[in-house]
Amino acid sequence: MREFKTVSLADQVYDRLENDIIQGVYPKGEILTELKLAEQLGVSRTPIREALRRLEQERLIADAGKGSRVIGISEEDVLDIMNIREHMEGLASYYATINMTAEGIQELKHIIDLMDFYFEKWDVEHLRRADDDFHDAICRLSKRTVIKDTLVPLHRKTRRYRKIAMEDKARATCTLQEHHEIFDAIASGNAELARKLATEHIIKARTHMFGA
Amino acid sequence: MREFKTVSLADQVYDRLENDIIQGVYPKGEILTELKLAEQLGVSRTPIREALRRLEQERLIADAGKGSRVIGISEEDVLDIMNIREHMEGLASYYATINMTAEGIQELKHIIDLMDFYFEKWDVEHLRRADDDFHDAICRLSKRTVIKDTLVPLHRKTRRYRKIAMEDKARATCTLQEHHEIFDAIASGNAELARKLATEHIIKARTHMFGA
DNA sequence: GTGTGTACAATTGTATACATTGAAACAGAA
DNA sequence: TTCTGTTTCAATGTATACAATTGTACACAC
Repeated sequence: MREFKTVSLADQVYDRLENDIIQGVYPKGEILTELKLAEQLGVSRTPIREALRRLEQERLIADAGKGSRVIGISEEDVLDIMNIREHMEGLASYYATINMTAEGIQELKHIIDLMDFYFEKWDVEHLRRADDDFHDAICRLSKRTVIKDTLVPLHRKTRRYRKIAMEDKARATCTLQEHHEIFDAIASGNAELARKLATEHIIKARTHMFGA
Repeated sequence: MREFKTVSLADQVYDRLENDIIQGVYPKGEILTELKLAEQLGVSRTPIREALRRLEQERLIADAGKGSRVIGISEEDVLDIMNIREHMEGLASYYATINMTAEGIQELKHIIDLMDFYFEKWDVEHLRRADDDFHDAICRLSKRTVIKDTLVPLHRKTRRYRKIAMEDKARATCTLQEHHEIFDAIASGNAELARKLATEHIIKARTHMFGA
């Protein structure tokens, strides 16, 4: 029998608001009030407040005295995130290689195969999700919690922009190629090569987005 | 007349718990329950819950089904944080130089003078705080919100370990010297040099903590 | 002794009531 | 008009009541 895990309303509200802010549903500067959100989402203020406090903690909104001001993600933020990722994805890949297991290799291989599949079908939304999965999996398999907990939120925050980048078929082709190379380095245990390739992968992605 | 800013109980609870967890007051693995905390701190569960959700968001605690499990900061975490800072402090110093103002230079100069003062008096606790202030100020003056919002929490999380490092007078001497050099590079507008010196500063600090 | 079911206690999740604050609207005097 | 003081209302901050869940201890049958 399947177990049904009930997700708390507070978590549902958080997920929904985080995604809406990242996707630009709420324009930057908009004021969100607890009461309006509670009415819109059909829950009481308590779960709304907890979601807002978490969003405040990751700086997607800011306290505005009366209500919460939407901050969102600017293009400058995306550039900074790519600069941060340039080094951190290398670190993650390095540790992922060192701490890799057979199951981990299988998991990464499966994600790469999925990316090839969605590329064939040219399904950009699923490609973007698999790209998330690939990088998130490397973070997780690095077994370094600080690295994972710093990088994964940055992946989420660039979701929208990375999808736009993925729509360029030439860049998507390179992305897949680079993922294959990173995977090979990790699977063969070459941690330094994995670090180098992951770093170069982010530099290329950043250059594609913003120029050299 | 002085204005009294009333800080919400939720914020006070958050500040206190965050500090206690970072300082190791609660041993890793300890279970915190809302009711006990509410009784200990003399407030209702509402502000406690909001503080716990924020601590969960920055991975200082984790949901344990019944109660919240303290995660805290391990030595491995500190190493990872120093590796992350190695590149990010360089980025912050680079942008701080580019976006520097006369007031910003004065502020940094004042912090450096304070550090010299506390070094003379050999007041390690204030030295550590001024070290925080110096690096936090550079993050803020970089005008790059993602960089600031990523780095500042990492400074807080390594508070305890950086104080221990600062107790070594030889290392403290080097720290002050390196801060002076970083300041000079920033004040003279040499962004690339500031980046390089900041990176080297963190590498030296990491080497002092963990060896080469 | 082992297993099972039930009652109870502890804990979190959610809603709501009440207090407090702060800003905008407004009225009246200079 | 413009300034000032007051009123009012909307929003948040906090406490508390209640529901739902989960784990534990105990009683009882076998």
